[in-house]
Amino acid sequence: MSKDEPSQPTASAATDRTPRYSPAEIEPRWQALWDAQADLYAAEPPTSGKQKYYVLEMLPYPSGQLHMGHVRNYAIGDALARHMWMRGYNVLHPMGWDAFGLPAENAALKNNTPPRNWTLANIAAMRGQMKRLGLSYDWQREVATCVPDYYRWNQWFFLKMYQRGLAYRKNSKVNWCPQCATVLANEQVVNGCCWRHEETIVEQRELEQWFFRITQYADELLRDLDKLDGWPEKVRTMQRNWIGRSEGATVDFSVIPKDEDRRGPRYAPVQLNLTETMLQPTPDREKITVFTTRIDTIYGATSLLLAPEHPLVAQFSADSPELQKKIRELLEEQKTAKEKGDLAALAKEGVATGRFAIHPFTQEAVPIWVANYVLMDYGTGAVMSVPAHDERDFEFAKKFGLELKIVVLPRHANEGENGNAEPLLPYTHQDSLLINSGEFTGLGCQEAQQKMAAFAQQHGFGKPSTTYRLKDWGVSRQRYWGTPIPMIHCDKDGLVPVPEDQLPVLLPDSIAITQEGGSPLSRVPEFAQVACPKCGGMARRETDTMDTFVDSSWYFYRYADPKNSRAPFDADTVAYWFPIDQYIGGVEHAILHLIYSRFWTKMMRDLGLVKNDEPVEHLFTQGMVVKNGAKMSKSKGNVVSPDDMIAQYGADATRMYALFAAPPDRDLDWQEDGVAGISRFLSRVYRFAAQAMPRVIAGRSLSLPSSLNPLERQLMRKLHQTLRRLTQEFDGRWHFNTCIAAIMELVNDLTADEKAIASGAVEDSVLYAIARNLVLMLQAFAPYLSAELWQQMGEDAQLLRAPWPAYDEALAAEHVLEVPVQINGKLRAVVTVPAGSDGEVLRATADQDPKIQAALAGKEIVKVVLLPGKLVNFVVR
RNA sequence: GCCCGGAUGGCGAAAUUGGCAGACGCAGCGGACUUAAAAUCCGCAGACCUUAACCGGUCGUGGGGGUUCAAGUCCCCCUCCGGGCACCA
Repeated sequence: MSKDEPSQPTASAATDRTPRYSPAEIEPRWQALWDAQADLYAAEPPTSGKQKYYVLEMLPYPSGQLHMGHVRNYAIGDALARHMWMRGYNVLHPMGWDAFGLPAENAALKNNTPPRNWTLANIAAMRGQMKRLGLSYDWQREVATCVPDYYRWNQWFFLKMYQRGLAYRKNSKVNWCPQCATVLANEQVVNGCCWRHEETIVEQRELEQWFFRITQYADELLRDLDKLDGWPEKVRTMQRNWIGRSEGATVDFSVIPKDEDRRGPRYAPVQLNLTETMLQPTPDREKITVFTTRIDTIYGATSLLLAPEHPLVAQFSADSPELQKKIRELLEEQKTAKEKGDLAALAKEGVATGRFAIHPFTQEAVPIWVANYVLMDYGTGAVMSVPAHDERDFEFAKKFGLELKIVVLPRHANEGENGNAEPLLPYTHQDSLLINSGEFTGLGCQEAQQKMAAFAQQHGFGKPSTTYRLKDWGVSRQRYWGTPIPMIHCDKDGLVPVPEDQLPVLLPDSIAITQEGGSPLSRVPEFAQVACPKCGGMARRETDTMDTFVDSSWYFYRYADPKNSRAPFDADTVAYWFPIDQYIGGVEHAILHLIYSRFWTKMMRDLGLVKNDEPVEHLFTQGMVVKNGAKMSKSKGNVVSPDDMIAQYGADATRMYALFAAPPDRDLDWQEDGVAGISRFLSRVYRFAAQAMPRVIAGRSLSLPSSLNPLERQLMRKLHQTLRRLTQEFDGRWHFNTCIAAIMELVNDLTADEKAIASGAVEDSVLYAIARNLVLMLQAFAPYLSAELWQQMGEDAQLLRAPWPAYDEALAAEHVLEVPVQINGKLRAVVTVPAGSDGEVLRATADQDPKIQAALAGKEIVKVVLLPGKLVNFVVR
């Protein structure tokens, strides 16, 4: 790193007359003072009667090191918290640690340290970094998810959910990361690879797993997105896609038993002589249920397609090794494509089973195929193929020469009245009319969908149905460093929940972390062997631990009442603080963390614990911090360490740069020269303040003069314009970069007139007003320097709770305006008029301008656009 | 393929309601201070044309079209970059 960087005060600086800005001296001094005041940033109790404001930044994983993304995240939250304090709110601004999880075990393997020690040491280190940054957290509310005081409530919630059937166990195919040697949730699989190991392909394994029934809330999670108008539309859309609700219908097709099979030409549907009994699906007749969103196209269904894993496939292929082989190939193709994440690119393949099913609307026989593009884990694992009206089916049918039946026509088919004009296939639009569809012919698609689903329901072979992409939340992890699932397996009594009064189920401390697969806890007999709470007999403890997303789904409730030993939190206290007014974090949590948190809140509401339907009122997703256009990463070697920045330029400059370099919602390119620039700015502020300080102090006890001289007026105007800018930005779009630029402009104005100010051209009282407000504005961005100057000014009230000054619109207003004068929309002159001048004055002033007179000479004025205070535009010929 | 962002000087950006494009900062250049350098302070600074210089002019917000007295901003089409989703039936 740069050893001989500027801005560190040197010994020679001491000889200068004006003191130098030295964050290395100021910041630790204030840090020590703040640290000694435990309740400096403490929220007041709900009884304070004040309006509450809950500002929250996403809790970090205690990796041991803050990165710049954290610094940015916390600088945003801290600026907001400090501002809201000054606005008089009762602010809750807590911080904690997402302290369970795999890295602790990996570190244990590598360094031979217990995960607990490693984690706690990391927390201590990062807490120190946060304190050095001067962040205004209420540390008395600090929560670490790995302590029994916290995770016991995970277990408590688990039991409540188990009682209500929201936590259940099922045998399921799971995503298995061979690197992690554990199960991943669907959400943790990215392009077929582990979200932590981007190179590691996730395998499918069959395991008994615990699940949370989040799908029970799928509809509400979707519906309530509409209420979250304080959330970015982008996040809401991502969640909508993730939930993936589709409305449609299920339809049952009866499989024609092998012995009744009467084939027509191989791929053409054949009209069968069907008896009444054959039409009715009966228990002894196999059914294939398909899910479709386009039941209106069902008359165009010319085959059924099964997923390779569909249960009936094995039966259909039982006596044909050749068929079995082909189906295995299809399955293999699908699996590989899935693992690679490019399912969409997979070439369509399939094979006819040789069996047929009865189309419930036409009573025709349709062939049953197995296709590699039909997925077992969506819908019913079987689809009806409508080649004329579905892209994929069209491609498939073309490839295998399957029949194609047009049953939907564009509403305005160009030629031929009775629908002779053939649409371009596949025709998938829904603003269309049905043909060749029996009694439904002539209906519009939408109407047909209703009627045909109802028809299917009346006749007992189908019903309207809704399917979701969202799956239940698999929470089992075969890892050590997590919340033990509080269940016991007894040979006699089956699954037995750990009685509530025996919580927490403590994670054993002494455990050898090895690379062996399977759950580490199962190798700790003291833990795994337990008496059955029901029969007292020998039983086995559940050795899976919970996904860490459980921890982060409700931690923000615990902040409201962090020491409660009788309940996860007090309901009334939570009712006061919730919902969170502002949540700030990276967009990478738009789906996982935020959808689980929403689910958890709804679940707790149904348990009667909270009253709010949603945890977060306003969500803000900040942009990434990049360096040279690339995401910071060790492999790219472009990581900038916050510690280095603080050592080099101070915490104030570091965090202020993080807010200055770009608006918070955009990506930010970290440029160290920029931090140096902020540091220079802070030096200028400090130097100006030091020079002005005696007069600022003198001005404290004086009242403002009844009339201001021109310089005073000019400076006060700038001050109030700056106050206005900050007030509006904090209320609205949070473009702190322009706030800081505005403060810089104010300071530039002050230093430009420094000599005049020093020689008394500005009254002490005015100077005091400006200096005081400057410090108030700076506080949200540079708390250390602000505290220092505040103290030097002799203020004894607490800076954090000093009231935010209301800007004075009259003082902020310019009394002389510069108005552009255009000719045919091109700038030709700028004229100066008194504020409030009407159009006539403006016109007259413009007419008198020599440049304008010259430009207008000999031209015919067609029109004059006169906007008082804004613009003159002569339209000429 | 679908959805959502974004594109403005050498660089990060600003322009909040359609009204002076480039505030503020970085880097750069010139000057002051200094024996010198650093630091600091003052000044210049979109591109091009014209001029000895001033003055002046033209172009300019990814590209093309449109609306308007007036477009970075509104409308239509396109390109590129980033992110999300993706045989979801």
